[in-house]
Formats: sequence, structure tokens, C-alpha cells
Amino acid sequence: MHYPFASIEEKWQRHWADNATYRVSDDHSKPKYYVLDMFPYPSGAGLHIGHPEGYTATDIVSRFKRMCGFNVLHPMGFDAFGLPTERYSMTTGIHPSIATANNIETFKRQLNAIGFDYDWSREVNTTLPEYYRWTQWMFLMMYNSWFDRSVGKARHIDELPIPVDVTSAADIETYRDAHRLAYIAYSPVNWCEALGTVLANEEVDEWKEKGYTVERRPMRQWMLRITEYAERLLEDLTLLDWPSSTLEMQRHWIGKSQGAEVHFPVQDHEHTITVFTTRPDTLFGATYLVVAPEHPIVDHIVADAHRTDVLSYREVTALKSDLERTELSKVKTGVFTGAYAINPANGVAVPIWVADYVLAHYGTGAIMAVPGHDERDHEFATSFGLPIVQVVTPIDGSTADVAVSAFSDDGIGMSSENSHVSLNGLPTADAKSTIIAWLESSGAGKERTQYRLRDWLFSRQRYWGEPIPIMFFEDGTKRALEADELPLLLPDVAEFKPAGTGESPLATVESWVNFVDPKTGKKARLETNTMPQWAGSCWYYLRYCDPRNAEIFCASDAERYWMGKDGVDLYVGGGEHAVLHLLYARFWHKVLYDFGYVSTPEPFKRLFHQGLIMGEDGRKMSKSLGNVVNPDEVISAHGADALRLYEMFLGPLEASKPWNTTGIEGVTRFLNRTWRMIATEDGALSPAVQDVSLPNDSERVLHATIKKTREDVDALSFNTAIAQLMIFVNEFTKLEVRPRSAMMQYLQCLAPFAPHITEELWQILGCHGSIHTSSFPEYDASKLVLDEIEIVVQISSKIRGKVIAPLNADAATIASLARQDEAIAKHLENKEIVREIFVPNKLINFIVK
RNA sequence: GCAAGCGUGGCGGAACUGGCAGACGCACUGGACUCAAAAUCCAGCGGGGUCAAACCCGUGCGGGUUCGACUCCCGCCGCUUGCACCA
Repeated sequence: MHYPFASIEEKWQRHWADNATYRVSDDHSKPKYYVLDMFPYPSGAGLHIGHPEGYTATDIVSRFKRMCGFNVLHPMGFDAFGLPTERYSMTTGIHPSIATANNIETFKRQLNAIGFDYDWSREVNTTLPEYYRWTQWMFLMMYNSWFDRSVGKARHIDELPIPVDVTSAADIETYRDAHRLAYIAYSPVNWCEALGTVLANEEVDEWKEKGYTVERRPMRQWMLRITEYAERLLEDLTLLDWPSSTLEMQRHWIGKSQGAEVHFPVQDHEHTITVFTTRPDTLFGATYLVVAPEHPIVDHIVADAHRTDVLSYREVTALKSDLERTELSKVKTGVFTGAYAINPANGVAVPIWVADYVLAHYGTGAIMAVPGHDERDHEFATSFGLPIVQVVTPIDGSTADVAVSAFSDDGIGMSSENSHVSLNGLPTADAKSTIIAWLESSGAGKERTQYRLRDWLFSRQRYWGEPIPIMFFEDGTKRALEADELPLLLPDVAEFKPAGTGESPLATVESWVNFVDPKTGKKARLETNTMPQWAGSCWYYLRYCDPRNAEIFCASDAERYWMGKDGVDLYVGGGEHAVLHLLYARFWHKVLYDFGYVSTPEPFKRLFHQGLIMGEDGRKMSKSLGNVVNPDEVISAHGADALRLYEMFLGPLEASKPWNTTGIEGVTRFLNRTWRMIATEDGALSPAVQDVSLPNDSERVLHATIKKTREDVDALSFNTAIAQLMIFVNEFTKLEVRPRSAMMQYLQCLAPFAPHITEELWQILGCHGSIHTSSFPEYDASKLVLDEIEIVVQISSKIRGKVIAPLNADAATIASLARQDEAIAKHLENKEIVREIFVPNKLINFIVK
């Protein structure tokens, strides 16, 4: 017999909505707790079973913290700009705003059916003008600023010192453009003909997997200068309570490396090739240079006899994708330019090669090749018969044969000497600092820190995104919109196909690209690119703090209160966002921080990634595999409380775990037992529940349950908390008379997990008000202590028995009790005890001979 | 290839700073209730061994530290994720 979950859940969901039970208070006198979910992209497919996992986790924390007296902010919204909706509109002709509204409605219905405690009055939707107005405002903030390296922070563009030799208005503007945090660049991008758009590097694989062709093509793009923040993004990771793997991934993505740049004069030319190396100590072993095929110097230095070879090599590599250049080319390729450069350390002329194993976009796009001490250079030198020289020897005195393989470990310098400097005999670290000092004094180079991180490609050739609020005039000048001109609304169009020229559908809208700017009276064209989907999610957590403010994106008092000293207290979302979203949001936050709009250097103090829920077959859920579980069906069969409880009971939140249809029976049974423990079948109070005091053993179970629930919810160990709640029910259903107060406290422990059934039983118990606004029970540590305790007795570390002893009994007492035990005495017969190990309240171990 | 994480019954998973391995649940087996079934309740449930016990083995594999190792260290094997010529 099932408790009537369907009617109970509907009843309370309506009640909570009607009574605004979860309305967030603006009472700033209470301590705040901000718990955030990564908001969903409202796809047409609706909610899948993975969504409720992270959402249930934060819902539990949110309800728990509220019961603990915190003013809790647990908001929800929609990240609704994006390509899938635009593509849907292309085929159906339905406007993306309509499709988005429909999808959001479905999502909200499904979310509400699970009983989440969102305050919908704070909902955000990134596609509404009231919202994207501020996304545009933040873009302009970056456009109107530059990064002052001397103070390590952003400042207004008007404060950028203009060099004295820059005088004309046009030159000043050009100079400013070269420093803005948002700037235009012509850079090779991933162009997808079929999609009619460029893709971010991180998007390429996804679309290639779907069968699309992606090629590289230079195009005019907006970029954000995130690289200026590389050091701060790296350093501030230490402030965060994040999964170590995510911290590691971010560190790796930023990719800081320290070394030096070295200038190699090109023989018989005016040019100099600057290389970046992390091993300047191996400079004497540099036997050739390699420049990337795209490097502009190639045109200047290539010898006539080699020009054809070099140009055709460059053509071939241009057709290769990044993937092909790396993964497929196991064997390194390259061609000689015919030119030579002078190694500044020893004056030796070394050949300059072009090879695509050197990347144009990293470092200086050129390297000094040290085949003796770098595996890649060694491989290349071997295939092309270039000289290999040893300049480092192993620290342990052994010998390394660099003709056979590169010795890339640190070691001791050798054969590295000129008339000014010697690295011979120096350990690698000392050799590095010695050669850098020489490079700097001789002008041949200097110390340099290099980051792998690249500037953020911030434009997309799409309709369904935030318009970039910049206009261009016929005379070649441009102007950014003023704050009071925002939002720059997306024009209402009926056609969503790309212009086909590489521009977005906006390029075909007459009023967008051909109008007179009322402010200047000049003929103007608006930027046709829109922002990438990452934009709206860079700051939505701030909007939740003050979602309806029309004056500013978030008032500073609301920001100071909700973002407090740690920012978002708990942020839960998928590990797939470990790098990009989290890095981009941190970057925007830091810019806002530099201008004093936010009070913390980091937005998300504690981060947690929920694991994937797999299909019953252990594989990833997907429509094509037919192993998708639909949350609506689970709710109608077992109820929302069972769905919530089961997703949490499945295993640790961070783990990937398979769904199991029979497994949910277990939590359903548990909820039914909970019901029968307190109520009769027809919903009246069970006669077994009475106002009596608790027997000692039961009292201990109650307090243990409160303690475990409190601790496990804080640690997000929901599966073990639920196990303890099950133990409670197993214990208390045995009692013929069940104390009412214990029932109440139990329900309060269960309430964050199963909000509907607990609310109903709370009412049946005759309690007033919502259980969810009651105070979470406290436990009494003294009730948890046993008078007597079981002590394990070991003989030579093997368990041979157990004795019951008073709490905190000493070794002598335990030993004598143990000797009285027949089985133990037998093991001790004719044995000499050579040692006795005693752990209070745990065990005693007799080591015998 | 590099980096990180993980390997525990038939299954999902517990196990605090090293101290009774397998909590809790699923599945399964037996019993009670029932004309019968479902639901519910009770009992059992790592392997070997025994009438029963004693006892022996057991946390991917091999070693080590320790009175004592799922837990710490070293080396393998396997799985997952991320990065992938970043000089």
C-alpha cells in the first residue's frame, strides 16, 4: 500500500506557491547563504534525469541552511541564447524567442514538479532585454578599459597614457584600440561552412563529431583580453575550495611557464628571430631554429632556391586542421629556408627551418632547437640529419648518449662557455639564472614568462545572441553605445539563416546595417556579430542578488550582502564546465572587481561537480541507445520525493553511477515505512504516536540521526545521511509506542530530502506552520555516549574475541576482563605476552610468543 | 604520451585522524500472514570449512612500513576524465 504521494505533492506544491513559502527575504540582518546551480539551457527536449541530481543537492542544502537560520538565496534561471534554438528556428520559422519561452515553460513545470524551493520572482533569462542590457553594459565596460600592468588591474581607457609621438585623433584611437580589453582582431578562426559560422576552439570537436567540416580561415573578430588576467586567474585559485582536479585543469589551461626570450640575428639580413625557451641553459646546444609556417619572417628570409619548397609547405599546413597538425602527424615534417641565424652564445651559424610542430600562436612562433635535450627537436634532427650537441650531463654522474635520445632532465651544464659566461658545472637552475643574466647584460635576450592561455574569441556569426553595442560609420570611425542607449535590441526578423558571407543574419537587416545615427547624424552600420553563449552566464549569479533592478545590474548593498566575503557559498554543476565557463566568469568578475562593482576577488568560493547518471546498461544516457529515463515518468510512478531521495541515495554526489529501476523501490519502501510509522493508512495520526519519553537506546539513535544528517548535508554526503534516516525508521517502527517529539525531529531531518511527505506528516502530527521554516533539531552529544562499550581483543593482531567494558576503562581492566573470556584464555594458554597494545574504547592487542 | 581520479560481495555503495571490512539499499533464499497472489513482517545472505563450531582465505596484482593496512609508501595491471608537439 503506497502513501498517497500524488495528491500530497500536488497539494503542497500549490500551497508553497500560494503562500510564497520560499520567497527570499531582503532582511539583511540575518546571515546569508548563497547556494547556486549552474542554470540550464532550456532545450526542446525538456528536463532529463541528470538535471535533478545537482538541483536536488542544492535544494537539500538550501532547505537545510534555511532551517538552520540562514537567509538563503537559491535561485534559478535560464541560459537561453544559443545555437540549437536558432537552428530550430531556421527550420520551423518559429521565432527563437517564442521557442525559448515555450521551452522555459516546460522546464519550469518539470522543476516545480520535483518540489524545488526556487523563488521564481528572482528568475533570470539571459535572452530578455532587461537582462542582456547589462551583458552589453559589461561588454562596454571592457571595451572602455585597458589593463595597467604596473598596478595589475583594469582602468578606464581615458586614463591610458598616450605616447607623445601619437598625436592625430585617428592614431590615438588606434592606440587605444590596441589596449582595450575588448578589441577587434583578424585572426584565423574555425570556420564551418555548413553552420555558416565560426566556432570557438573548444566547440570544434563537438561539431566535427556530428559530421561537420571545419576549416581555418582568417576573419574579423571581437576578442577579450583575458590573457592580461592570466596571472591573477592563476594566483587566486589558491583562494578557492574547489575540486583539486578542476583547479589543476584551470592551472594547466592558463599554462604558465618561465624561461627566456633569446634574439638570433639572421645572417646577411637585418632581421632578428626571437625565440622563447624554458631551457635557456641549453642555449649552447641550439643547433638550428624552427619557425612556424605562418611566421611573417619566413617571407623575408627564405632563400630563392628554397622559396618554392617553403611556400608549398606552408600551403599544405594551412589546409590541415589543428587536429591533423598534431595528432595525425606522428612523423615531423619541415623544410629548410636556406637562411642561417647566429647563435648569440657561441657565434655559430645555425640553419633556420620551417616546421609545423612549432605553433604560430604560442610564444614567439619560433624556437631554438636543442636536439640533445628536447625530445621533439631530437626527433626532428634525427629525421633531417641536423647536428646534435650535448650541453647538460646527468646529475648522478652517469652518461647520457644524446645521439640516441634526448636528455631532457635537469642536470649539470657542460660545453657551454664563451668569453663572458660559462655554464659548465652548474646545476640547471643556476645555469638558467646565469645565462639569463648574461642575455640581459649582452642584450641578446631577457627573462620571460609565457602563458598558454589565449585571448577569448568573443564573437559569433549568429542571430540568437546578445548584439554587440558598437556602430561603425562610413568614414571608418566607430562609436560604442552609451549606457543610456542600452539595451541594443535584437531586431525582429523572420529569417534566421546566416548571410552566407560569413556574417550573421543581422547583416541582411536593412535597419541594422544602413541607418543614420541620431547622435552623430552619420550614416552607420551596427556590428553584425553577436556574443557567444558564454556571455550571459558570466555574471548571472550577480543578477540573482538584485534581479529586477533597472538602474544597475546589481545594487551594491545587495551585492555586498549576498556575495558577502566569500561570494557564492556553494556552486554545484557539471564537470564539463570545469575550465571555460568557470574561467570566463572568474575573468569578468575580476574586471568588475577592478572597478569596484563587486566586493570579492573570486565569485565562487566552494565548487562541486555532480557526477553523471548513466543508463541502466552503464552507458551514457542517450536517445539513440534507448536508455533514457524520463523524470516525469518516475514522478508519476513513485512521486517526486522518491525521485529526489533515490538520486541522492544512488551513491556519492560526485560519482558517475548507473540508474537502476528496481533500486528506486527501496526508497519508495522507506517512504512508505516513514508514513506508516506516523500515520494510519487513511492519513490520520497513528495511535502508536504518543507524548511519551524516549527509551535510552532510541534516544541515542535519534541524536545520532540528527548529528549524522547535519554533518553529512554539510559535506554533501547525502547517500550516507539517507542510510542513517533508514536506520532510524528501522529502529522506531519496532517500538509499540513512538514518542511524538522524536517523530517531529526525524521529520525535520528528512524534510530537506523529501519536502512533500514531511510537510504532510508534520501537519498530521498537529504541528503549526511549514516544517521547512521550522528550526533544524540540535543533537545532544552526551546522549550519544554509551556507558558500556565493546572492546576488540586481539592475540598477535588476530581478532579472538570481544569484551564488554565500561566506557574509558583502563588497560588493566580490559586485560583482566579479556582473560576471563574462555576463548581468549585458551589462546593465551602457555604463551608469554611480550607486548600489549591498548587503544582506549577500541581494542587491546596481546602480542604473544 | 602526460596529468589527475578511481578499482571493496551477484549489484549500487559504507568504513572517522591506520584499529571488528561489507553500514544502508537492491537482488536472491527460507519462513509468517493469505484460498492464492501482491503488499507487509521475521530470518539469512563474501568464499572455503563444519552436523554445528573452531578455524582458514578475502578490499585489482606484487612488494614494503607497522603490533595492526581498504586506508600510508614503492612498482605493475585495468577503468574514467582532462590535456595532447605549448618549446
